Amino acid sequence: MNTNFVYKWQSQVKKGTLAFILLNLLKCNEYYGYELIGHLKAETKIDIAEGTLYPLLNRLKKEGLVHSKWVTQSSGIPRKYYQLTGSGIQTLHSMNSYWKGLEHSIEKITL
Amino acid sequence: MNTNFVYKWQSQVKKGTLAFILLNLLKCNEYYGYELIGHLKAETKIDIAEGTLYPLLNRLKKEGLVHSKWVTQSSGIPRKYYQLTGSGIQTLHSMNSYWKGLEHSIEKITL
DNA sequence: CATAGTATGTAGTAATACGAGGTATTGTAA
DNA sequence: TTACAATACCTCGTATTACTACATACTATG
Repeated sequence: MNTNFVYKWQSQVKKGTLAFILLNLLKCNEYYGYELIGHLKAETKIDIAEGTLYPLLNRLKKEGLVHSKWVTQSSGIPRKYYQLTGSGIQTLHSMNSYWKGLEHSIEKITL
Repeated sequence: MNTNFVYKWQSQVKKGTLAFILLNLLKCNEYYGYELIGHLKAETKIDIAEGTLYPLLNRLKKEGLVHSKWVTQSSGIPRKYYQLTGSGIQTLHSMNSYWKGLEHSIEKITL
């Protein structure tokens, strides 16, 4: 069994699924970046570094899927909260439908 | 809705899932490259270019997950058939278990 | 005053899908 | 005969993206 291949493969699987998961998380609530890392680990056991998350959030923002707002606190560093835009919601619907199809196809094959 | 983002996203999703799907297909039968493209489209509606498939098959071979054999025909170009190795089967088991977990996590979130 | 935790971000590297192109054989329609 | 599509293999350059390591700044604790 090629353990190193599996390790690299899991990293490749994240390309695509990470954005998909983040958008789905932001569908229900708004989160700030650092909070998302903990949430992601709790919900999916996927551990990502800050250097992975922040560029991803900026891409999603640049693509108009999310928008952000700074929220200052009485104490501590200001937080940048992200939430889905209208375009983000519609785009997510399209992604969800593609994912369902893929999931179904893979289920057929893996049996 | 950001159609271009969805298009690029689908390409990213393939990074990882493609190798996973191919290995699962080869679990049951042996196939040659060109045949796999048609099979993939029929089973999963995923359309991949030859420039994607052949390098991928070579990677899987280099990693020891598959091995290949040339089969000459009475007429036509020889075909290179691929099949899983022992290491490939065990590696695929590990990948299947990771995928199940991911699928389950995403299912929770997308509800 | 040093360290850990919170919170943001950037730069460089490795991995991979894709498009465009190349080679060769075979069957078919103009 | 000639042209073309289909079969069947392949390579190269580009764009995208996760990861590691680093940088910055505020707060609380020992």
